[in-house]
Amino acid sequence: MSPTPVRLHNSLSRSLQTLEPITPGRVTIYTCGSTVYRYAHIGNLRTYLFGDLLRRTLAYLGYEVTYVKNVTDVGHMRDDQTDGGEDRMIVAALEEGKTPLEIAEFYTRAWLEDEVLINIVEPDVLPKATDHIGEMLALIETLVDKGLAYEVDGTVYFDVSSFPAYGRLSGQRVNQTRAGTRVEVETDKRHPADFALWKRAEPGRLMHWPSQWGEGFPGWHIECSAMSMKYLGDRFDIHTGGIDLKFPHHEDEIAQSEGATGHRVVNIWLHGEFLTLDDEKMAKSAGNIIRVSELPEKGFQPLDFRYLALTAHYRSKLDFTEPAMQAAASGLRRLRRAVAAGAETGVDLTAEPMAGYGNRFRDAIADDLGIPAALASAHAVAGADDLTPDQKRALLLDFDRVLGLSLDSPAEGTGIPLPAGAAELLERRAAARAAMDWIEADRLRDELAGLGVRVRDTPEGQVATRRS
RNA sequence: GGCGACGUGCCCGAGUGGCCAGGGAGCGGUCUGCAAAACCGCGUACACGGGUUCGAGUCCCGUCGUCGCCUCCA
Repeated sequence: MSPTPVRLHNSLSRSLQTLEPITPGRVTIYTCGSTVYRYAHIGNLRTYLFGDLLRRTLAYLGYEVTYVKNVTDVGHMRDDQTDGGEDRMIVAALEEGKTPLEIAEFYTRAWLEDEVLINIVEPDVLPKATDHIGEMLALIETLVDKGLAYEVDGTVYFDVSSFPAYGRLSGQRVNQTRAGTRVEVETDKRHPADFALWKRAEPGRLMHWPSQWGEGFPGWHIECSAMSMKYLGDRFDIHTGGIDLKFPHHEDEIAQSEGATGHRVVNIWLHGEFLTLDDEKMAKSAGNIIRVSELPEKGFQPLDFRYLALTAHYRSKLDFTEPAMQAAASGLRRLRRAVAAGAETGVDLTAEPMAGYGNRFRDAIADDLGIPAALASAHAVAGADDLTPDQKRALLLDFDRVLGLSLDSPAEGTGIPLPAGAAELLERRAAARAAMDWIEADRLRDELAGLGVRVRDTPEGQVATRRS
């Protein structure tokens, strides 16, 4: 069966277009990953969630997906400085004698652990920048040979004027931007918009590598050109990243890759919008970051956050608030209850009325990743009056291949042990209920509530769940 | 200064000219010892001002407001 056609919003053309894979039936995707010298926060994670939803959607629709997500582990620390607001933890680690690579490994692990908590499927390839210095140097050499880059005193710059298409992605015109408003202009450049492919390592620089231009380290953008083409070839289907990477990062990446190959490399560029907190971008510098691992202490499960992210389209900003998270947690619980109410049976999803619901879901995700609409279709299933509980379960678990909400896990209180003493109170309450001593039963329920345990009475008896 | 996005009901958020999100919260009801859950029902929107059209939340112009990028930010 051939894959379902998908429409996506290409940042390059600023319009929806139908995905036409370079190799029919196969899709190659590259996502700009995290910088691993600090913890990833839920704003960062929203973007990786978007990439996860993209690859899950394409796989669901019948494509064979190759997904590459890189790790930016080229650090720019020096052993004699802490300027520029370097993370205190970085400074402390350096003082302890840790190497930049060890620090990067620590934060890489933390990032990937957070991704696991929100059911992000690991990529097929997770390349690290520091493992690809050779590929970067080869690419830079090609650019120099082609006359698209020039070297000044150990630093190599890309010559923007040699690449007419520069600015096509971002709409920026080179002579209108405010280069050097904050950072002092590097006067070696021929043009302020020229950007570094390779930088000379000054004394004190901790990470540096030998090159034909002397000891140095790569510019930020070249790593993605080198790694994406190494693993996906010099023509691949989709490149994703956060909206903030559009300029200059992706603009520069296009200039490098297309300059070196002489042809288009990426067919579709996809950019995800920000997660905000009080309508402000979540960023370390703004001091408003939240990590996935901090959600439980706020009374939420990590997957509540995944649900929240699914309620907004990837090209829309999403504001993270307490009430929004409460709503997300409630919505997720509703879907899980619907799944739990059904049993595992051989439901034929291609038969009506299941196929109708399946088509609605499929149409939603195939239309520029309409996950919010797809989520609505999941709720339509949960509340449908023409489906049996078993059919609902089968449909929702099928949808969950894309949604990734672990809908088959217990509806609440997931694996959280009950506090000490709760078991005894529950036993006493069961006895009170058997004796129809309602006053004592209600008193014990209040007492349990004081311990953070909620009790529900069902035909099968009491069900205790942990929730504040 | 340049580039870009956005303003939808109590909240979050879909909306691709005519019909429609969805979730949460609230209110009323059914059911259950009570509560919870589930189910049924109810309400409140398209920032503002013009325009195009038989018809505008959706298209065009303007105003106001918010946010992002131009800083090795997702």
